[in-house]
Amino acid sequence: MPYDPSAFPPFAVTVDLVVLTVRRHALCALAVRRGEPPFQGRWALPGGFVRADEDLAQAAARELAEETGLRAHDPAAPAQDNGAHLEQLATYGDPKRDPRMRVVSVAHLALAPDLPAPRAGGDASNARWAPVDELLQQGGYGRDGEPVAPLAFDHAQILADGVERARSKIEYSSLATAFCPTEFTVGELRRVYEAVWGVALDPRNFHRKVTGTPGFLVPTGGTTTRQGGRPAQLFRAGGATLLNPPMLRPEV
Amino acid sequence: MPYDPSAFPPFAVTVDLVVLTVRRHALCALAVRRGEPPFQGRWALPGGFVRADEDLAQAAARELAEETGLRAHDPAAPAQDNGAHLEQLATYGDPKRDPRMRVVSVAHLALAPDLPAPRAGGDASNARWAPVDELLQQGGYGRDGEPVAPLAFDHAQILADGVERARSKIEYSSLATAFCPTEFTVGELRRVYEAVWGVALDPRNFHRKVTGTPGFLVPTGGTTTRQGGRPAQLFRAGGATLLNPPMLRPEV
DNA sequence: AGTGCTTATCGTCAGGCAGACGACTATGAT
DNA sequence: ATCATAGTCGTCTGCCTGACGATAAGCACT
Repeated sequence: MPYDPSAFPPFAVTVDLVVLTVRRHALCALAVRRGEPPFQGRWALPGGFVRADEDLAQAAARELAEETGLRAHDPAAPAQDNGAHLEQLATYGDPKRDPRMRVVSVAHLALAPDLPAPRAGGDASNARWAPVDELLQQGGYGRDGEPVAPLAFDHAQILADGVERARSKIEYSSLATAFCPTEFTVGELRRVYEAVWGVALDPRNFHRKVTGTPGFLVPTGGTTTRQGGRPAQLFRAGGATLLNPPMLRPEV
Repeated sequence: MPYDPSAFPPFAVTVDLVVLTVRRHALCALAVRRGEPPFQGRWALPGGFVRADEDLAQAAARELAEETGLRAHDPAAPAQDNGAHLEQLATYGDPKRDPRMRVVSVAHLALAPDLPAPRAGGDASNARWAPVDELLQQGGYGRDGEPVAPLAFDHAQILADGVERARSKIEYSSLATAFCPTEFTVGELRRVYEAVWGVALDPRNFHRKVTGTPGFLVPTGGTTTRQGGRPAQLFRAGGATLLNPPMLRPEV
């Protein structure tokens, strides 16, 4: 059949971001409050339209920078540049997911170290880091006792998918270091795993495992006592991206 | 800012399919010959526009049925219904990936047992199963000595991503059974792993591993000699989807 | 200075699993 | 009958993990 521009329906394409970080021993996601209908006043994932001349990854990186100020870590870049990890997550295109029109959203997953307070267009009250447990619980009450409204659109599903991706990916990759500052201790890395998985890990076995995996951690020579207790060695992320054998998430 | 329908550029949204199967000990993908420009006469992945009222998964299932006659396996369905496995792979949206217009393609991955010859609109010469090695080699020569033109658009990248997804996913899931008929032997399943990974596996250790993993295989009671040699027990895929501990892909 | 608390780090031991590989079994082909 | 082919069961060894004891080195008290 010949090419016919009227043969396909027009879509709007957006990128939505699941930006995760670890704060106060809890896995948190960036949420923004919607200023207009639909879902006005509800919390949602940050995102926006893909521009006419933009690649999907570029659009996601632009949105990430606008919301958090983070540069995206170029996946091809070999060295640690302290940018956030950014990868495509999945695409959501239910015809009814946006009541206004047909929107296909390409969700991306970003992992970032603990950041200062977020800013969404300079208005702090419209953006916050919220524990993912709180964002995902349906019809419950938050820690402040206020009722929790579910996220706008299908963003609860997107967030759940992003969290699951992060939980599984730190098993077999060095991605957990994306939650840490440039230099970090073994204990800090362990607390990342504990927060993301929601479990307690044995400090001794964890130490043996991560220091024994070639290319995972590179000692910087320095030490720190910022966690209290005995001074701990500082490490930087090594070049390895795949962990073989993987970290094992405890059963049940 | 208020809602402005003119604030976003229109996109065309397509689904492209990476349909994999194992034929004659080789991992093969379904390719169709393009009948019109651009890339007229070149091989490409099957795919098409998403319709106005269709979900992405529905569109992918429809395209799969049109090209192969296969029903998609509902991911929520508990029992084996002999449908093909279908899952979303990734989304490709480079502004220049289609010279005609701005197209975002949501690629899907389908895994199917060995099928009779494909049919694309009834014309067999326009669709074929080709070994993925052949489709992915650049500027070489196929097994018949003819020069191999690379796949149309960015389909080589999409195919490579799909193959990599399949290779890694059969490690930690029971997905390799999707390449097998309803009833199959341990040796047939092993040949699937060998074809997808391109390695030789020890039959004895493989047998111990798959029969020892709870929920992976369910014996049907029957036996077959269709592979020659001693009769082999027939199995059906068990309910387990995640293998823990995983199958290990041999190093190097 | 000493005591106690905290975190980091090293070591030991037993159990489980994977790779290497020997041995035996049950068919069809010659 | 003999051979070739594939399937199935065992054994052994080394590695990794989970459980957990023991020691080290800071800080905050008194």
